[in-house]
Amino acid sequence: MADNMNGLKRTCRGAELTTADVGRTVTLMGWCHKQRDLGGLVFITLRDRSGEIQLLVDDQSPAGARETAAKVRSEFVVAAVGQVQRRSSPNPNMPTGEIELHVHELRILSESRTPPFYIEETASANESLRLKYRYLDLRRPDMQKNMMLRHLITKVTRDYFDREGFLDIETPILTKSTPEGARDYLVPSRIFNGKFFALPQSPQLFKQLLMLAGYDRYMQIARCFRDEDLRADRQPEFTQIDLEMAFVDVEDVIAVNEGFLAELFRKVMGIEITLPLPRLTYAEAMARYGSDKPDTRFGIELKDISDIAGQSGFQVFTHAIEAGGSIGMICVPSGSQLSRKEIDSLGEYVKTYKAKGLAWITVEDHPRGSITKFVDATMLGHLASRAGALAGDLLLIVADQTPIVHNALGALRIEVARRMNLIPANTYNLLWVTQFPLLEHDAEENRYVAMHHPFTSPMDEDVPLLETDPGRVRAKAYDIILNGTELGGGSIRIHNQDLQQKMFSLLGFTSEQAWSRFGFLLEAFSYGVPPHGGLAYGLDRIVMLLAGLDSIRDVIAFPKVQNSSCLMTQAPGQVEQKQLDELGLVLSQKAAAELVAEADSGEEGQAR
RNA sequence: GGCGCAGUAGUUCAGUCGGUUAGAAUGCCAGCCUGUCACGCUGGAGGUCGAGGGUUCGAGCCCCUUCUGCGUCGCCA
Repeated sequence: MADNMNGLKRTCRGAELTTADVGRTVTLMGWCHKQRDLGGLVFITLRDRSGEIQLLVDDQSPAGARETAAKVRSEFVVAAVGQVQRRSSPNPNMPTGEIELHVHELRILSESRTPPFYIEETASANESLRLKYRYLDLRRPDMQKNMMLRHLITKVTRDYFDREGFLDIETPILTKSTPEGARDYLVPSRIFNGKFFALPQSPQLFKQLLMLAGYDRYMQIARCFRDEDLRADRQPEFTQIDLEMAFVDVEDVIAVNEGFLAELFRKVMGIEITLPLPRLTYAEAMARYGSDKPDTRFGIELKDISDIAGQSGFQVFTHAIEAGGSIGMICVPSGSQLSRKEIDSLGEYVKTYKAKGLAWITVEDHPRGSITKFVDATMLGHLASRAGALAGDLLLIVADQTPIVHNALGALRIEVARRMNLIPANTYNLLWVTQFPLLEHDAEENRYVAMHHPFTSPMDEDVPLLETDPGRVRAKAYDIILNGTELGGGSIRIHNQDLQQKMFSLLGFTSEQAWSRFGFLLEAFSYGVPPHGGLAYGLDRIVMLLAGLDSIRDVIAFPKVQNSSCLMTQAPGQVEQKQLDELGLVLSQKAAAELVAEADSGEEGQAR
C-alpha cells in the first residue's frame, strides 16, 4: 500500500515556503499532522522540522491523488507534488497561513498506527508515556525547537572557542576509575578479567595532560558519566562544554569565558550582557544567600542575628550559640499577610534541610509569631533594622549549626520567592562565585576531601595555611552561576609536583596510593608542565535555562528516568551467560534472584 | 535509603457518604459533506479503575503490601 519515492526529490521543507514562492511547483515530504476530508475537498496539514503547511486536494487534482488523500491518516509519511498558491481563506494563526500547496501528485510513503498520544506543540501527555515513545515526542514542535536550540548553542560555542584559538580534541570514553568524587560507571574488561574501565566523570586528567603536551588551548563538547541519583537538572549521562588553557591564571580564564557568555547571549538570545560579570566570594555568597549558587534575581538576603537574638531568653537561640552555631534570618516583604498554615508549611519546608524548626515574628505594632514572648519591642526594632524590614514584613529565623542555617535559609528564600512570585521572568543574572574553600572536612571519614578535585590550586597567599589550618585555605576555583543554577565551574590547577604531593597527603593518600591512582599524571608532571586551568559548563543546563525550561530531560533527545533506566530501550538489560563468562563475571545470588523475579512478571508485561 | 505528589477508555481527566450497567472530552472506526484549519453532522467500537491482598452484604472509593512516573533530601571531586 505504501508507495516509494521513485522519481521524486524533496524540493525544500514545507514551512520554508512563503508568499514569494507562489506559482512555484515543489515537492514536499513530511508527516500528516491532520487530515480534514470535506468530501470533494481534502486538506492535509503537512509537518516537518520547519513547521507546517497545508496541502489542498480538490477536484482539479487527479483522481489518484483524491483517492490517496482520503486514505491519509495522522502521522502517515506523504510526498506531495504541487503548486504553491495563495489561499482563498488564509489562516492568520499559522506562519504559512497565507499559502497552501495545490496537489498534483500525492503518495503515501509510509503508514502509521494511531500514535499513543497526540503530536502537538505543548506536551499534555504523561511524561513516562512520552519517554517510552520518545521518537514520537521528539516530533513535537517544542521538542524540535529545543533540539535546534541545542544545536545552535553548540555551534556558537565551537565557533567562539575556535576563534579564540582553542583546539577541539577528543578524550577517551573508556578510561580509568578515579577515586573520590562521584560513583563511576564501570565497564568490565574481556582481556583482563577482573579489571574494569570506567566511563569518565569528566575529561579532567586528559585535558591537563593536553596542556602538558603543548596544546595550550583545548575544548571539547564531552559526554560525562556519573552513577548518582537523578534530579530535574541531573542525568547520569550528560554533556559538558569542557575547556582548558595553559599559561593562565584565574583572570585569564574568567575573561575568555565572559567573552563566550556574552557571545552566547547575543547570538542565541539577542541579549547584550554587561561585562565584567558581578562576582561574589564563596564566603560572601554563603553569608548573604546561604548558597554557593545564589539566585540574585530577587533580594531576601540572609542576615546573621546571633548578636541580637542570642540575647533573647529563647533557649533554642541561646543553645545554638553555645553549641558554636549561629542564628540567621530572612525578611519576607509583606509576609505578615501569609496565613498561619502557609507559615507552618514553610517550617515543614526547612526541616527538609535539617533545620529543627522555623521561628517567626511579624513586624507590626502588635507582632504575631512563635517567639513574641521572647522578643520585646526593642529587640524587634533591632531585628527589623538589621533586615531593613518595613511594617507588615515577616521575619523567619533559623538557629542551628551555621552550615544548616545557611542551607535552610538559602533554600527557604528561594521557596518564599517562588510562592510569592518575587522572581522576575526573562531576567538572566550571571555571576561568578570565587575563592571556594580548597578542602572540606568529611565528618564521616574524619578527613579532608577536595571540594573541587585534588588538582585544584590553592590561592597563592593561602599556601602557608596548608601546614597550619588546611580548612581555611581558599582555592583558585570559580563557578559561573545563572539564576541560581550552577552553569559551570573550574579552577587553576596545581602544576607543582611538591604541592601536588602535599595535597594528596592532606587528602589522606599515602604516596603509594597516589601513585597507583594518578601515577601517570604525577609522572607526566615531572616532564615540564605549564601553569594551567580551565572550566567546564553543563551544556544541558545551559540549553535548559536559555529555553526557559525546568528539566534537562526536555533538552536531551533520549534522557533517562529517575532510576537511571531508559523507558524506550529498557536499558539497562540482562546479558547472555556467555557474555558474563567472557568477562569473568558471576552474578550475586541476590542479583540473579531479582532477575528471575523480574522475568516472571516481565513476561506478563510484554504480553500486554 | 528517607519524605511528598500522581496512577480510572488510546489520551487528558471527572467520579458525591462505600450502593443499580464506571462517565465526559478528545482520539479511533464507518457513512455524509467543496474552503477547512480544534472542520461539521450521524452512527459505532473502546475499561484487569497500575498490581496483589484485606475489611464489608457490597470497594474505583477504606486498610495493608507492592510496582511505575515525577519532585526533593542524602548523594552529585
